[in-house]
Amino acid sequence: MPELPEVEVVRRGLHEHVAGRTVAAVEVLHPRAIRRHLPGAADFAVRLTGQTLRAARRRGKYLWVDLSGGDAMLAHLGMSGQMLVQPVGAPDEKHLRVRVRFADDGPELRFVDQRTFGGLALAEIVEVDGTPLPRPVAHIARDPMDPAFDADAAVAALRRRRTEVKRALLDQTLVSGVGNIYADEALWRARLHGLRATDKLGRAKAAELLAHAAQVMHEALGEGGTSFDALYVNVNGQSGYFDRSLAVYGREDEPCRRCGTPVRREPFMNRSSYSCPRCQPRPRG
DNA sequence: AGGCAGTCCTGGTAGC
DNA sequence: TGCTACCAGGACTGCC
Repeated sequence: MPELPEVEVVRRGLHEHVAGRTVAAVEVLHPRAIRRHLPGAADFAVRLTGQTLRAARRRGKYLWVDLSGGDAMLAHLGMSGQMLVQPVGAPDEKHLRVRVRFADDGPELRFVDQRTFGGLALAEIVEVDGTPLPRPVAHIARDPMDPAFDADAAVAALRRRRTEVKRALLDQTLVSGVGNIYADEALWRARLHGLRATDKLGRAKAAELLAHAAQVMHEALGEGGTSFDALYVNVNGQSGYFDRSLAVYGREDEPCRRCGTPVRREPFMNRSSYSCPRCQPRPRG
């Protein structure tokens, strides 16, 4: 499941392989993949054609490519989305949703997505807090890797919430980029149970938690950034090149790496949370 | 207005 | 073997 580090790997790959190239043709093979582009698939294709792609950018789990015309091509990978750069004529992937061909007849850009939670759209750029953002991203908070990320402000925002700490970590309007995997990893490092109340969390503990979230994502990026083929811009939840370093996520009944207690799995928001019963005691009540 | 349940989607797997 | 049920989960929608 692509979270911030995986999306950053894709951003770097896009920047390297498509920046500076001009779009010659766009083919939308599945309408759901451009459902966030309200004017529809035909409009998406027409407006993207002829544009030159500029810098690839990211905030949290959203990424986009600036267009010569001033707008941006926005992408969210959802759960299973991939951006592939493939030679023209390479066989279509089973879940190929959008194909972008370039005027230089070089490798084409493909958006492939099995579960179609992700998608592409064209969006207007607006300025938020001094930073240009595609309009659909305007409400997304800065992520911990943003040079302008304000840790003190994020801690304050987190503690203002009246909810459970894991819910808050996953709230992209507080801090962006953290998904279920890195939330569980950060909570384990901070020795906090995800059901702890945010408004009863001390300032120092909240700051520690956010620092752990930033650190675990940074480490994952260090692993993922070196493991993808230069000609194959790819992030794939199933490939799991970050799995080796996970302490709790997906490790039910396996020993906690700190104390050896079997890791537990608990239902959480129609999915799962993983934690150590000893290091992360469940709050009372 | 903030919090939160419900919804979208498909491949893999467990269970019968 | 072949069916059904369930699980993965990010982010938006709409309700309270």
